[in-house]
Amino acid sequence: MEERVEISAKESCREVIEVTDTPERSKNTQIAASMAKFEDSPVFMFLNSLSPIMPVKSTHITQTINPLSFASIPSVFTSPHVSSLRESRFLRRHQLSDPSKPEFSSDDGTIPNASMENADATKELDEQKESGDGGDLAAELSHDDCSMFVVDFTKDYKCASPSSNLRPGCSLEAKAMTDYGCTSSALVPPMHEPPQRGEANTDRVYQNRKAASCDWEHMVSDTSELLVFESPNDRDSYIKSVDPGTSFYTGIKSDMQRLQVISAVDSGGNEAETFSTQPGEGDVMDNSLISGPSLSNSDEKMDYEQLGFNRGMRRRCLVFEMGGSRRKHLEENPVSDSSVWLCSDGNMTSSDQKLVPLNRGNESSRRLMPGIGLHLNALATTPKDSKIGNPDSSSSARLLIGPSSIVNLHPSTTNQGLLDNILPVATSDRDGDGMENVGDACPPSSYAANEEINQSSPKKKRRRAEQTGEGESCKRCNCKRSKCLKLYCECFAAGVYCVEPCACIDCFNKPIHEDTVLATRKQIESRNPLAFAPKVIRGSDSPSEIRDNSSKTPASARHKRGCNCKKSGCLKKYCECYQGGVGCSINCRCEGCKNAFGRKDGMEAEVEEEETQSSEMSMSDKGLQKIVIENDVEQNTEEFAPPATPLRGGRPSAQLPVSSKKKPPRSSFPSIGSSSSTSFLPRQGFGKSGFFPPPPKFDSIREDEIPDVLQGGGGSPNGGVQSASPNRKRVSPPHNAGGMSPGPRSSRKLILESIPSFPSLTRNQ
DNA sequence: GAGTTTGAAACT
DNA sequence: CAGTTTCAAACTC
Repeated sequence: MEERVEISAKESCREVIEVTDTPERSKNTQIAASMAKFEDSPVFMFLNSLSPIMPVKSTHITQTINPLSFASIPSVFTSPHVSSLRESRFLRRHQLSDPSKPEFSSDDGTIPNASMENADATKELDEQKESGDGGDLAAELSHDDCSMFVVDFTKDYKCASPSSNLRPGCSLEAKAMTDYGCTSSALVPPMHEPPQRGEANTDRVYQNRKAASCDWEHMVSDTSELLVFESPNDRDSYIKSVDPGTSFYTGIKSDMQRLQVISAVDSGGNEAETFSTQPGEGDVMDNSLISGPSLSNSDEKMDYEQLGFNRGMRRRCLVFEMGGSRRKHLEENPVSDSSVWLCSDGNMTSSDQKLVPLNRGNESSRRLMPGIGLHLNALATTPKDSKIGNPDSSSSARLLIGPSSIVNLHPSTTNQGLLDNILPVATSDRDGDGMENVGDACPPSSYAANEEINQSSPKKKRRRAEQTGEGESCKRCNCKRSKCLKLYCECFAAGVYCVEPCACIDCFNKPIHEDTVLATRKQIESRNPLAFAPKVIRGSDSPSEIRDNSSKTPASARHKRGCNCKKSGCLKKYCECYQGGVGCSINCRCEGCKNAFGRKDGMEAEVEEEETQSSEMSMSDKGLQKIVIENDVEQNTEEFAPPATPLRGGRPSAQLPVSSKKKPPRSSFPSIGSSSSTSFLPRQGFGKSGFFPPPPKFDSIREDEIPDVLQGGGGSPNGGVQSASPNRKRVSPPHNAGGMSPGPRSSRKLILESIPSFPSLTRNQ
């Protein structure tokens, strides 16, 4: 036994040493030879003394990792970031970016080849980075209860050329943040930890951390594939196991500082995000990450295309933390930052821009910004156009972290389905409206968005948007008296800042008023924790989850609170149920309900099929919410077109039986379906009658996916506290946690344990 | 595009 | 907690 161990150790040693130049390590003869040499060497002895090395399986780990096998994933997300996230819930709007214009690129403009395709390579890179950056990050993680490292497979790292920007003097941490945080976010440092480094850019570093933390979620999402390293040893072994031929391991050690990170976010062939620090630039994050435009070059463009943009994959993120940090930064440095925001079209926008752009798939930059905190509602609007069927939509995914927050997921590649299912997010809507955003939301660089301008012709803009079909994807409000700080405001309600296309007057729902917005939001949430929660919940098929009549039908999706329609017969968009594309339920107090999606009395047309998807969400007692992202292949497929809107993406509800083609006369329907292909067409019911309800406007989320908190009142009479009347606030405490029965599902689930979105519910962290 | 209707949100 | 007011979207003309 002992001998065996020794041999293993030797083997390990050999691997470490040879890793660089001899990928082939399987040969016994070589082993024997090398062993003989090393056995007596001091180095060997030293290595041998290092107990943890467990070479035995190391070599194959990489290849064999099965995402599914990580049952313990949840533990990974201990929600180190909770606090920060909490604040960041309010999202900045994303903007679409033109896929053709890469926002981020490496300095040299090169992009890893086939980055998307090669998940393994990505892994290796990640690993290497981790190992290289090592210490600090690991330590930090441990401190934060992040005991595990998560590797985002979707991301590719690229070894920077000598020209890489990282300054040698930069601390590893800073580098790590830069590298990981923004792009690939393999490691997430504690967000709450204030900058301690003496470096001039500590702030930025800190911000980067935030960003990184956000990415943390990204990582999760990305994949369906996660690697969790419990200990450094594991990582090491993993590294060793990685293809030795790559020589990364050694390369990293030797040239760690040169690493330039390129994250091919969508490793699966999805768009890749690449971003790198700019040469010689100390502040990597703000400038390089956010201002993608400067980075772009022809090469990049090509790369992006190669990476999968062509496929239409795109990702969108809400800029949250970054937004906040950025905002601060802007405030501090209005001038310098002014041009930072990128429009989807690649134009720079003034700092004042309401939205933080960066939605387009190509926009890796968004990734930089943590998507957490995006309110589901934000996604709600559906894009209209959505280039349906556009693969793009799939590329980005968002995780719901809490009732109100969402984590952006990077599509990982292979699991587009997951992404699609999970969060079709804004992507598609962006597409649709993305175009719009590009124009509207992202004014030319010279243009500074301002209210005055916005106010100029609110309706006009809106109409235009609607007519163009772009509109819904992006929330646009027309508030005149609420200052966009009340739920009356769609933007605010959706958790996004107002943008240029908004026609609001005296708007405070802008990044520059972030504090006010957050405060107001908190206030509202204090009143009604579910105020910002998705209004529509898609019922689960699981028998155990059927709670009321409405849920029994295929159209199990339902409005959380129910409507109170008196005159519209629930046949107009005045009705939130109808608007949300769901049938009325017992929760509704409507009169003369004729909801095409399903009447309160149970006459509802059966519209949806939700069987395939599954997702669960559980909350911890302390309010931590675990989000389960389910990667459901089926959804990805035709049946479920990715939700057009960002929110939608998040919400599978997109599955509403609406066909994009059958949109109501008013394009205003947000369209989930629009973005998607006809796949949304109902299989039953409407199809017969020829009536297709409009796509849901509201964000919907699968019931499973919803935090228990939200579900509490939800459509289940049985379940938690339910408000008797629509007017009642549903504040029911989480119940049933863990009670959800997943039911048979083919999909893979990721459970993200994250920050509680509702302050009131949040206790720890 | 102006005006009306509607029902959610907010307020009392 | 019911009733009322406010609000902005949805809708109509």
